[in-house]
Amino acid sequence: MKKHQVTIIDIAKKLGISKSTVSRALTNNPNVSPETRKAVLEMAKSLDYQPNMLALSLIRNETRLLGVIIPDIQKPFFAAIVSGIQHIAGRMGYRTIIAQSDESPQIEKENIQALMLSRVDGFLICHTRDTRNFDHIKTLYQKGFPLVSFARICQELPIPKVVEDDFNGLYTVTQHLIERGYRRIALLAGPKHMQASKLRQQGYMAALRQNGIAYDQELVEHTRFLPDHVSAAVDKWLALPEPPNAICTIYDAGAVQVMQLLKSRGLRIPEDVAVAGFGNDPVASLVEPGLTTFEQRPYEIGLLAGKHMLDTLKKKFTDVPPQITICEGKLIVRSST
Amino acid sequence: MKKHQVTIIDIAKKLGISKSTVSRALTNNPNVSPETRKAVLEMAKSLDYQPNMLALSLIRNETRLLGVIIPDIQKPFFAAIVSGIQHIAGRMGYRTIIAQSDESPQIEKENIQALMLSRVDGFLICHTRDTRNFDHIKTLYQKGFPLVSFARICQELPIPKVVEDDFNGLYTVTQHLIERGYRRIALLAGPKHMQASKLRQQGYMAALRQNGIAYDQELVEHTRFLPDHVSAAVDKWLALPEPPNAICTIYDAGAVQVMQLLKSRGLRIPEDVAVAGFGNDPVASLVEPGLTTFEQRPYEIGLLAGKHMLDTLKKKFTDVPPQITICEGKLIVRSST
DNA sequence: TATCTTTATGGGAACATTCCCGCAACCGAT
DNA sequence: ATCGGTTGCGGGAATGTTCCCATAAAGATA
Repeated sequence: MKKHQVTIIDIAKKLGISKSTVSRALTNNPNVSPETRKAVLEMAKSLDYQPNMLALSLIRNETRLLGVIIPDIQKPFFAAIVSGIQHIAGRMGYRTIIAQSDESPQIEKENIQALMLSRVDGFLICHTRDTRNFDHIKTLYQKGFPLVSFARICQELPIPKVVEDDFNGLYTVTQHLIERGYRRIALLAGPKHMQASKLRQQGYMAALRQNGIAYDQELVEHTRFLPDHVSAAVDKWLALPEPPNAICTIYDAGAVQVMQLLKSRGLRIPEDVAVAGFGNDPVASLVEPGLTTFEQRPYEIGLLAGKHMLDTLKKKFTDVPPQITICEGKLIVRSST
Repeated sequence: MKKHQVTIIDIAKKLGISKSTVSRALTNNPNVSPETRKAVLEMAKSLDYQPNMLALSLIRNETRLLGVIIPDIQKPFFAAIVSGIQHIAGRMGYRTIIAQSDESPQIEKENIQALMLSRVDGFLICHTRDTRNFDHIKTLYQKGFPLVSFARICQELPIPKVVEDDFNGLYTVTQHLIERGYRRIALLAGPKHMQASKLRQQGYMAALRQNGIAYDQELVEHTRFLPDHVSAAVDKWLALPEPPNAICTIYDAGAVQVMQLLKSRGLRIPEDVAVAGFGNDPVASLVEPGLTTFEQRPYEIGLLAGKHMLDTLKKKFTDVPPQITICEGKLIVRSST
């Protein structure tokens, strides 16, 4: 049973003064006599007064709440990003409401709608793997909501974006495989329309080109990050007349699955086939052999995205053209290559 | 730049009617003529009216926001719980604000304070491993906030609690080890004051007792879930005149670390030492050999905790006898035993 | 026709807070 | 003694919404 919350009017009545004076005393307004202030503060303490932020939010039209839209909090990558966002936002007095889209563009849209009604002060958004229509984001933009796009970004709007080191990541991984002597390198990519997937593939292709290795379309397979797609790709590659002797993927979970598939067929890693991933997920160091991968630092991505949001809210960068921030990573060599 | 939000007064002015009528039309109040309702609805649509929930929250003294206090969203266990809470709460129109304590009792306290000011409708709380003083929770309870305690629970209050199958989990794991012929079984436990740790240890001891195996205090080590504590424990055990031939832990991450330590000393698992965990974390199936463990279903814990909270919120004035709900699990046998 | 009920609407209070404005009282200076 | 300025405080508006009450017109019953 929730009790009546103590208000400044209660304090005012008890002391026989007006609510204006109580408000002044509580907000450190100079126009209050020291004695009155002391009395108010003591009364507030003894009644256990808690200011009602709702009333304040209504007046200021500001909730100090941030909406964070992610596909799935159970993926370590997103959990780390959320953690970064929360830590930097919390320091500035902002709370975050997390909403999961479960990789459904429809739910993504509904969540944004709901958070808009909750009057969050801004949105930090990572789209589903299938989001192709950005009308709901454009609506937010037109309404003037501060927006930050991260990881799976919306390119169609001039808003701050924070992404992984996509191109460089797969360029470096591929370069590393080539240096280790692998020549027939397959790539497990993501959805074709996804910017991150495109860039990673471009990094892969750039490394091949630079080393005079012909691009073989048969060695590149696109997935929607689903297990079935991965095994289909591996099946296809191993059935080729000249199968790959190295497989790199644009996400670690895929690489881990590739390793399991290869092992179940009795192939040795890296002697028969080398495997490399992208992300340096916690699993990468736990599987055997350890997975060579490109480290991305999702916690830092969260920090950067949060920083952009706070800057926007402070109106620091109103006229600065919104830029794309790349969160740099580095190659982590383990025994899978 | 954020624009002026359209209000019911704007609609009223445009149509030359009162805000009361607009409100009625929008809330499906029967006392509005069909023509007026139609006009209001159309005007609302054309002006892109969004109701201001802040004003409503102020009146109803209800935000439809839930506060979730967890130690660390990056732990898969907590991420899954959060996911469960969000899914069930979202279905009932509740949003959740997640706050991480980073295992600091002080931050836990501050977060609760902050969420109280944000006027959340209730709290779902999992304490830090070091929380021993529950005064901040008692304050919430006295103020009448609906509370649910999960995983690392507060026993000092008559509130709904959801926990893992602690006793039974370690009882089953230990029983399994004994059946496989292991007799000298060590236990890596948690902080002594933690209820979950106590119960799991009791399960372990019950299984030993039932099989006529003497309890050896040297084989039980308490940790604060920190890597250093784990290696110290393993060091101590291996230095014993008669070292254990099986090690079970009350958390999977500890078991994985134990496995790594054993392997680095050239010991084979399970031939030299068997290892078992608790939790069935994602890592359990990825390490080699696969980790035998007791499955706990954190997503279900989240669902149950959320359900308790929603029930409490629905029957605002009737106290439901607070019960402790055990989320049952089952043994998962892999090759580590 | 007179009275009673229904229907559609408007006006205001309420929620908790801040902020602007006005009004005394007091002080120092002319 | 009067003037201008400060100080401390109260009253009210404003934020956006719902809900209660009043009021008018319309319809129903005697």
